[in-house]
Amino acid sequence: MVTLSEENYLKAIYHLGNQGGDAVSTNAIAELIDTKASSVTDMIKKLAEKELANYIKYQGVSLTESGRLTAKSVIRKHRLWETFLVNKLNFSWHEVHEIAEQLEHIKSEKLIDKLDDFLDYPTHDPHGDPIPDKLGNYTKIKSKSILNINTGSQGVLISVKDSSKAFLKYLNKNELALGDTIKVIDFEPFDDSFTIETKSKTMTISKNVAENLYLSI
Amino acid sequence: MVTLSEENYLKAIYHLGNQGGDAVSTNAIAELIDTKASSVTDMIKKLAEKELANYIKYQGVSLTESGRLTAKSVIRKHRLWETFLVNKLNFSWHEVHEIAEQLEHIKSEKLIDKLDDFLDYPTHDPHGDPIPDKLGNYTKIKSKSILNINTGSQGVLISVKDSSKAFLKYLNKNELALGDTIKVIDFEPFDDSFTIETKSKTMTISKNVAENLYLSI
DNA sequence: AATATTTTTTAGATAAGACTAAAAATATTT
DNA sequence: AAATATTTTTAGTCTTATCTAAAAAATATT
Repeated sequence: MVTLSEENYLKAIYHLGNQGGDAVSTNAIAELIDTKASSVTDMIKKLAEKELANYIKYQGVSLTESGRLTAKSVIRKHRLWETFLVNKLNFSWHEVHEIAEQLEHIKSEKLIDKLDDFLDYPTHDPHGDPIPDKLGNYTKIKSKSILNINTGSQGVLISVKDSSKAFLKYLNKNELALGDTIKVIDFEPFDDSFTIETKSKTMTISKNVAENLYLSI
Repeated sequence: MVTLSEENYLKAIYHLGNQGGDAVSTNAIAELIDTKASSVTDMIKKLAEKELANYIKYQGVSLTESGRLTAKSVIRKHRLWETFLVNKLNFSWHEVHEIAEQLEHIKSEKLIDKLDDFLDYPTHDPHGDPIPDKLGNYTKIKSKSILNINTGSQGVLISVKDSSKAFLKYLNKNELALGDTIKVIDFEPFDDSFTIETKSKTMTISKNVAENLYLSI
């Protein structure tokens, strides 16, 4: 039995460690989940005890195969619930994260299977992130941040890296949504801003925004 | 902020104490939620501290208005989620209780409002129990246990008192469902059994079953 | 009314998960 | 390479919710 807290740590290690494979530092985990490093050390020991993580003192943690599967299962639940909230309950994409953080810990295999079916087996959540299947497999659509796209090229906005409320609200305000076709018109070296063109308008975005928008390639 | 555990105690007191109004004994709570009496005493003190319950040593607990509202809000969530699981995810009514026990503690007012809307403002859950509205109000359909219905009378099965898996499975096996019209044909004093008639068949039920079936009157 | 039984409370302990402060190990500077 | 700074771990404390065992109060029985 994996506790709620353990699930959150597994998720953090997975996200920080390049799918859980690379070793992650204690401090990085502490910062991500907003706790103290000493609490992280305690929990890491417990995860290692349960063979969910590999841990060598002073050298960071990585996930075992079992830990990785558990992490992916939690992420699967999180993304399915977000999809439910947006597609069925008409939440806006910036409102769903906190609620999904709670729902992802509900324990029932059958519930998730049925939810998956109810939603018609979605492959991506409302932020464009891939939803792992029952076995933990998923396919990431090939994409590049606008930061790394040549002027003159275009693509479909398929995901956003930053899923914070502030950023999603910015996108809503500026009528940018997943699925939009975006063309990169110009790059201004002075302030690293980009000019982009959508069906409806042309606008300038900061470097900060550009690096968080991923276009299909 | 009310914790998950506190919510469970409030629910227990509400159910045991005639809508939370009557004083409830420590032992009764302990038995219902499967803990020790000493744990109950501890928690009751905390609830009284938070002005969710009225407590006088050795004389049981009752809920304050605030405690009662919180209890009803948890019950509302529980029953809405059960309705969701059965009506939207196609769960059978005997499978949903444990899952709803978890879902009822998810904290988001907006989520419940939207769920309520998505389900078309149901007034009763899959077991026939009334769903309180946002303000805690609900209307109980007038009903009587088959135990107290005269031979020859009939009514619609509107709720079941026992919601245990075993009992619900028994009803499934015998094709008895909410909404069925049932006529009480005969009572056998020797073993307190009843003969009942539905559209499709005539059958005999034990006293134990009869007291758990409620017909509209 | 006195005794026995049951119920409830108190006192003290435990486990999970977090914290602070100090010690130990590793990294970075000079 | 020594000194300094940063990161990580340890040791000890706190809170929440539980438990056991014993004491106190209420109820039941003779």
